[in-house]
Amino acid sequence: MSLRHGLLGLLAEGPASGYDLAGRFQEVLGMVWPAQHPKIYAELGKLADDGLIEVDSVGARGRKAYRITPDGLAEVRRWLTSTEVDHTMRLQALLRSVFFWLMPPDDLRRHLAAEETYYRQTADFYRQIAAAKDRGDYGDSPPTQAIRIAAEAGIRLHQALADWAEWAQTAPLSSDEDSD
Amino acid sequence: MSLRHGLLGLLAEGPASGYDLAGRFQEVLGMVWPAQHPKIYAELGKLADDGLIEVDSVGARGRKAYRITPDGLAEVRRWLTSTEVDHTMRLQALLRSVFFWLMPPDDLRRHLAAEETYYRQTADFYRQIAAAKDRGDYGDSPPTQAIRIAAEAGIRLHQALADWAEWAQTAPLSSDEDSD
DNA sequence: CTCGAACCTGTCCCTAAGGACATGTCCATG
DNA sequence: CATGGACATGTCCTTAGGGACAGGTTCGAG
Repeated sequence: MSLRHGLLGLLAEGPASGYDLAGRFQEVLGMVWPAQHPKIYAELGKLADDGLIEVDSVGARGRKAYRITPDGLAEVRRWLTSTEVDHTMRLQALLRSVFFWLMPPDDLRRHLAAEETYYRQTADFYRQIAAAKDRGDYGDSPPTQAIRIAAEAGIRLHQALADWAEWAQTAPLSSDEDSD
Repeated sequence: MSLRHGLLGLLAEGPASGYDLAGRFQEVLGMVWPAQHPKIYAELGKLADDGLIEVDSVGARGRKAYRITPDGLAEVRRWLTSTEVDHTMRLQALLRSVFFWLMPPDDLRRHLAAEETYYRQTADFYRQIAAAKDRGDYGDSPPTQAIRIAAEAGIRLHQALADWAEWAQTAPLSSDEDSD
């Protein structure tokens, strides 16, 4: 139930509406934990039922901001420190790589080159976030420092994948193109 | 629908039963694409309905082996070469890192040290697979070569995460422990 | 004043994933 | 011969995720 705790974690920074949280998931967490608004609104309702968050204010345009409760803060801390990390890595790119031998060599080279470009660009995107944080563009509050650490992971992960895609282009792989 | 294509890809290597495929997903694909047997049996049924696979043989203990059809082989190749790669990276460890500022510093250090150990061990696990393939323990058929490439990604990804966890232990991060 | 864009909240439905439960076979060991 | 473990297939049910649909508000530009 990571979405639940992701929501609690974001609300620990301060009150926010479902709309705000959907935006934050899009920009900050979009690449590591996608979440669409239908799921977010539903989960906010459940969190409120469980007393982990409560309505902070109702503003213009029906805007309903939630605030984390002491129970909610305790719950997100319990999750962070007392639960096992789920190390599942569901990467479609890696699943595909197991079947590279089914691709015509030219298609595979093109594919790997495109992947390399994508990963380098994404690594650069995270580098820009990291540079902005290091310049102090967003202050240096604890949440900002944590995002800097997350961005570092984004950089290293995508850099590793870019280097892998480059390496794979040189790796020997006889195709099985003729066998159908 | 990656499970569907993962199944087709594995069946492209030769006939296999649902039980075999569950084992392959466990050992080969378990870390990049977990799949339990209930999902596998259900999906095999649908693939057979769609004519992408067919029953190859029925053996002892009710064993039912499937064989990929020409349509199925064409479909997995179409998936590999003509569909967009889904680059979604749903990593709980990264989601958690955004909330590191909520953890007491001592807990965080312990957590990062444990994570580092886990990632180093997992990287070593992939290194052993890669070394075995390089020694030729499994021959050098195209599918084996592809798994070697996938293992390389496993090594690089987990090594990057281990280095990140090590780096994060030295990164400055003031906690927000007192604020509840 | 009107109209479109951004703001804001939700429901509905389908598929994917995963844990629990159920069933039966074959074989080796004691 | 009995019994446990690996082999083998499946159902059921709940939750998670994601696309489509639906509706209402505020504000700024023309």
